[in-house]
Parts: sequence; structure tokens; C-alpha cells
Amino acid sequence: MFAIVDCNSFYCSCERLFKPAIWNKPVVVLSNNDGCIVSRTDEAKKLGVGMAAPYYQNKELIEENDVAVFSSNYNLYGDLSMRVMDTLRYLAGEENVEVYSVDEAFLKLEHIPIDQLEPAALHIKETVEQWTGIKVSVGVAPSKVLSKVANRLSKKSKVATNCIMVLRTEEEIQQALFKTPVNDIWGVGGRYAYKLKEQYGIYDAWQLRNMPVEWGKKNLGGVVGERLIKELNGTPCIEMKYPLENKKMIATTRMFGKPVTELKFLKEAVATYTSRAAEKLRRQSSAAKFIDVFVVTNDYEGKQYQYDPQSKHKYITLPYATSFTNELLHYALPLVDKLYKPGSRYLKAGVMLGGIVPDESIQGNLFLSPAKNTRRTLMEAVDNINFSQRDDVVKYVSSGLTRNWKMRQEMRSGRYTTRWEELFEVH
DNA sequence: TCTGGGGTCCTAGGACCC
DNA sequence: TCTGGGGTCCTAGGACCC
Repeated sequence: MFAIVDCNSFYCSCERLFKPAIWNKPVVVLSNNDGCIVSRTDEAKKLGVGMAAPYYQNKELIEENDVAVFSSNYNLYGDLSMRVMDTLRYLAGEENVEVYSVDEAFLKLEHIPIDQLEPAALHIKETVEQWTGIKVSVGVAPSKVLSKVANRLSKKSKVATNCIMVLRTEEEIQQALFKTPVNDIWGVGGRYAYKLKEQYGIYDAWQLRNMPVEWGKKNLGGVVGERLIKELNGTPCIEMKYPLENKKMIATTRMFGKPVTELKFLKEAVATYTSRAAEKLRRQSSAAKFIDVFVVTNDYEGKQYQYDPQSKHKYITLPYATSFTNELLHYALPLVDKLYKPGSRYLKAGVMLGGIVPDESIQGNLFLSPAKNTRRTLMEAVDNINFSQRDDVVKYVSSGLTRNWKMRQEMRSGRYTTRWEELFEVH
């Protein structure tokens, strides 16, 4: 059996943890650059605040109803996420936990007798809540897709279910699938949902479950559709994934606080993102052979203002894989010159690293030049300093010093658990 | 008159997730 | 004036090899 443990309104719950004044008030958390609403409490949902809705479109509703608003505070969320995951690993055993996202984990519950699943789920839920202060929902079923179905339904009626749902019998599964529209199935996005309804008249998970596997293979993206239908039938096809694998692509991209028009600032931003991506690369002991730099513009010369972003990419394949920031910058920055057009308004830029391989220069190495060995030590020192400060206090000058293109974060709360000077105080 | 088959590697693009 | 960021997996098709 699989369980999915999912934190309720995770970012909002993190904010509430340190602020009793908003325990019973609606709360929302915004995406980077204060653009969209990415987390809402039940009270905020009830008011009609949509998921991923632009903030400025909901501002009135939010102000009228005294909703607490926060910019995202990844230092805080990341740290609390680690505490939740550590608790789950303690409870289920490290080898039975797959961290699926910042606020979700799959658990493999093999050793637990069927009639003990419910108490086990309750124990997990109560322990996490007691140890971390974060509320969670638990869905348990014979496959990952079905556990997601159970989890979603448990959240829909929190009082009746106590945020726990276990699907064991055929009847329980059937009832749950009846109540699940296709667009709420894990693995069915907007495109497939539209296709299922319009083209095939399939509206709920029960109908989809009863389609032949071959049909799924033909119409829902090959083996992806095949697996989906099998999973809905209770045959697990999506196995647990363990975090040994390295990332195959590393990206750092950001919107600007306000549109950028000067080449100098565009380059600063790309240098900053390259440094950040290089840091992620080194953290998994990899090197990259491929750099893709892209920019997003919103130009409307002569026309009326229109939100119509256009993206342009330039990429380069390096002569050899590297994880040194200065080498990556050396190849990345000229791409900005190629992309830049005077007069354009740049909204966003990004850097993607690909062709990722294990980093062979990681050990001091007799066959590397002395300069390279020194640089390795330098990178390590920089990474250590920046990590200990949870900020890039040591950086390349090409990243800029003032950085007035940086994203907006006007309503960020304190980094209570990761910064000494922002430690939460009780008076 | 007749012109193979099997394989790898790479990239672009489409779909999805939170 | 204002709409996030960071990923994954899969397929098709082209280049190239013997």
C-alpha cells in the first residue's frame, strides 16, 4: 500500500506557525515577485480567491476581507519542510519515504496489516502535527494514483474524515472514483481533461478506470496513459523513487521587479542566475556541458499595451563539462550580447544547464592543472560561506552590486528558523 | 526490374507535476 | 503597472553508423 502525506495549505501554515493573530483569519502567500497567489487557507478559498490567480486581480477582495498576505519566504518553508520530512523518515523508515515536493511525500506501507492502516495513518498525522506544528492529510491506497485520490477527498471534508482516507476494498475505491472528476486525477492536466470530456464523454475517474488499457496507451500519451489506467485499477505501476539520482537539468529563472531595458542589468541578472545554477550543480557534484540562456520580452511598439510575452533562447555547448562559476560565466555572458536588442523591455531572464555529468575535478587531482585544483578549493569556500549565511554574500562582480532589477518581495515575514538575527522572540 | 535492416544518439516539443 | 519557478517523462524524427 502507498500513502501520500500532504501538508495542508503548506506555505500559509508556515506563516501561521509564528503568528497566533492569524490562526483563524484567511491567509494567502504569493509567488516570487508577488505575482500570483500560490497558497491559500480554507478561509481564503471560501472567499473565492482562486489558485494561481494574479494578486493584483484579487487585491480588492483581499483587502475587503482582511486577508493576511505574505510574499514567499523560502528560507522558512524549506526549513519546516525538512522537519516534516525528517519526522516521516523517522516514522516510516528512511527507505520507505519518497519526498515528492516541498510539501508532499509518498510512503510505502508494506509491513502494516490492512486493518491497522487507519490507526497507522492517524499516528503519522498526529506525530507530524505535534512535532512540527504543520497539519497534514493522509491518503492510503493500493497505488500512488489512488492514494492521491484518497488524499484529495480527505481534504475536501476535513471534519468527517479527520484528514485521513484509506481505500482498501473495491467498494471504497469505486465510491472514491465516482466523486473524482477527471481533471482532479494526478496525471491528467488541462489538455487531457478537455480531450476526455469533449472527445470521449469521460467525466469522472470511474469512467476512465473502466476504459481498456490499450485505449489509454493510444490516446493518453503512450505508456503514460497505460500506467494511469492500471493505477486507477489498483495495479501499482509508478514505483517509489529514491533521491540518489541527480538532476538532469538545472534552471534558475526569475521575473524582474520591473522591466529591464539596459544590457548591463540584463547581464548582471544572467550572471547572478548562472552563479546560482552553478551552485546547485556543485551541490550534487555534477558538471554541465550545455548552457541555455533565455530572455522574455514584452514589446508593444506602436500598439496598445498588451501582455504578450515572447521568449528567445541562445545556447552553447561547452568544449568540456565544468562546474566552475567563472567558466560558466565565460560562456553564458556572450549569449546575452547576442540576445540583447536595444529598446526591448525585458520581463524575465533565465539560465538552464544541461548535459549534466559527474564532476571529475571534484577531488584534488594530480592530472588537473594547479590552477584548476585551486579553483575547486575556492568554489568550495564560497559555497560554504554562502550556505552558512543563507544568502550569496560572496559573489562575482559581474552579478552586480545594487541589483535594482531584483524581484519584489514586499510582504515577506521573518526567516525565524534560519537566521539568528531574525530569530522569533517571545517576550 | 530490382536498392536493407538494425541500431544509437541527440534534440525539439508536448504533456504533466507542485 | 501588474500574471512564478523548477522540474520530470515520453515520443517523434533526423543524423549517423555498419
